[in-house]
Amino acid sequence: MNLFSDIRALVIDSLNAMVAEGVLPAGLDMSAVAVEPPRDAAHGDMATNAAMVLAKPAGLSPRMIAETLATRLGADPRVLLAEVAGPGFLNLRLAPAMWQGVVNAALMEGRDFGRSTLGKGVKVNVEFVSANPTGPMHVGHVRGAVFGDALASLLAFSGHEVTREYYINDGGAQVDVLARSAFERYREANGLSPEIREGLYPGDYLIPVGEALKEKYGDTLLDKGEQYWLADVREFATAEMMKMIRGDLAALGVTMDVYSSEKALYGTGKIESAIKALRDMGLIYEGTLEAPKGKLPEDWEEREQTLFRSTAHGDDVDRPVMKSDGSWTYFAPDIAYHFDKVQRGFDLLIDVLGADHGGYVKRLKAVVSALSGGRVPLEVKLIQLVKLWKNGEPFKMSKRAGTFVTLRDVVEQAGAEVTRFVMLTRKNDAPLDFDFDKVLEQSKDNPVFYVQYAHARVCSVIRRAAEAGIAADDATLRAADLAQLAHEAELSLAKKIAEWPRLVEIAARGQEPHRIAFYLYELASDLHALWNRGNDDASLRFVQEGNVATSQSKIALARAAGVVISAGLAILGVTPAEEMR
RNA sequence: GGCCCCGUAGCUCAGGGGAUAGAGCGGCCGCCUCCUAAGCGGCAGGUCGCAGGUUCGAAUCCUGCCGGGGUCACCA
Repeated sequence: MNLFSDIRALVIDSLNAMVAEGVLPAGLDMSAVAVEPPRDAAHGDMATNAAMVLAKPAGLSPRMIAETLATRLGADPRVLLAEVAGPGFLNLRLAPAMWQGVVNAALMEGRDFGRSTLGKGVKVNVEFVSANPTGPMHVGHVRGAVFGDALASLLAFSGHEVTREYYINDGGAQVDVLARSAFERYREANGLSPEIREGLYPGDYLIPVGEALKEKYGDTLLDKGEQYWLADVREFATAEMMKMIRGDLAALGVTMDVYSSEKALYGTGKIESAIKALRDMGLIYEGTLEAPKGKLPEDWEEREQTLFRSTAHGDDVDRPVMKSDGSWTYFAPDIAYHFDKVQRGFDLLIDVLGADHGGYVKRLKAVVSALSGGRVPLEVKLIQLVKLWKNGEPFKMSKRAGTFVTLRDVVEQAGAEVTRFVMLTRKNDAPLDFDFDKVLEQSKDNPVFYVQYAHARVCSVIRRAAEAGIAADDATLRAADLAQLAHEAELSLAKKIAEWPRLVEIAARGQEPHRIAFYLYELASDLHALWNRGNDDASLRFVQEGNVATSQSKIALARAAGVVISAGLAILGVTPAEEMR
């Protein structure tokens, strides 16, 4: 149930009736007609811009349209009052029964309240994390992982068919480095001293890999040349790293549906056929690129390369797909990978990338545009950096100094759920401060705590009711008589609850899971406010000793708020708290 | 130099065509014989970076500047 879309439908019906009556001309475009909560509650419950939007195309004064519309809307039993205001706004005040209905709907639909069919029939692929399989995940990956996962949940909640996907970069030189690093640990496991040369991965996490290699190969590789063992060790170590990464993701509460391998694109003709598809469109050619303006790379030299004409699809310059030695650039398998995603029938591709990949966006969009014939949009969500704080100071990370923070460190110190919520309290393209002290603080400075506290209070009310002998299970609350839920303070909370389905749609359309977090904070704030009103005015307490029916209507309201908090937290991947400790 | 992102209260940030621009923190003043004060209410604080343009209406869209960050061909 979405009260805003219901009322918008009523407005559109009324406008159509006015067209039928000849008050408005036929053929008006009504797509810009909106029904929204006004900024100022004094203006009513909902406002529509219909008169102002239609005035010009209809050739009528906004005032005249608004007044005729107001008369019509005012006749509907759902509308208490419709009045024209300002330049032609139409402010609506709805009957209390509408808000009571929202409370009941939240209880009836439970965690499905707010679920929509917005994305019905739309297959979406969300590719995120895609960390190189060369070591454990670090903080830099965490935000992208949390964002991608929450976005996927949000889209699923709005009716999309969602696939969560991880692209394993196991095809480049970095996995050779991994193999060599693991080999040194293998030598170490065999009692030799490892030579972790400059450029190899020094991390301890490869020690067990070295031991596992010894387990598998004994000492048989020790005297062999690299060409003998590299491929096997690479495959073994990569698999071990992916095991570790899956474990890291699981610790964060993230589960992928599909893992795709870059390496699997090589030697299978996939890259060649993707490039051929582009070549057939005349988008591949041999040529030289102009030197970039401004600071030149020191070793710049003009050379002929195989290029993708990405400028034909909105890019600034064409991009090389093949190195001068004839091997593919990183871009080539990426072309094949995105081609593969298009061929798997997705209607929308989303890539979640670090902000440092900003320069890569246009060429990816160009590829997808070309290879899907413009059918499949690619959205790239760039994730800005996370700045860590500890003891009031920025926490510097350095791989060399060994002070880089792993995902496990963060999860162990802050907890997976707190981490998830805090990472989602900022939009993806804004930098985020993550303060280890703050996120664990139990106060309203800490949004996770604040929202959890609100939910715990709802649970507390229900426990209290039980102690007072008042039935307050969901089945009872669904049948509660909500007619007495009429106080302005109570309806105000119900109105916030009514916004939830609309908010979910807006968040899903904009692919902005942070809106969920902000909404939950506001909802929690409204609940805390009502709770405190109970301090001054005993009649506003949820539990009214000795008055079962009244208590149940008030508890139903609280429970409805709790249900929405649960639903919202579920999208963010956070479990609601039953009580605070 | 090109491209991308950002610029809103002292600080950290929401809002991204609609009415008098919001929240938290910080500052000041209040609220517990009462469901968790881990909370709530109020006050103070703004030329929404600047200048044009589009529009009935611009913090929001467009253009150009200014400031900050990112990124820029045989790395992935």
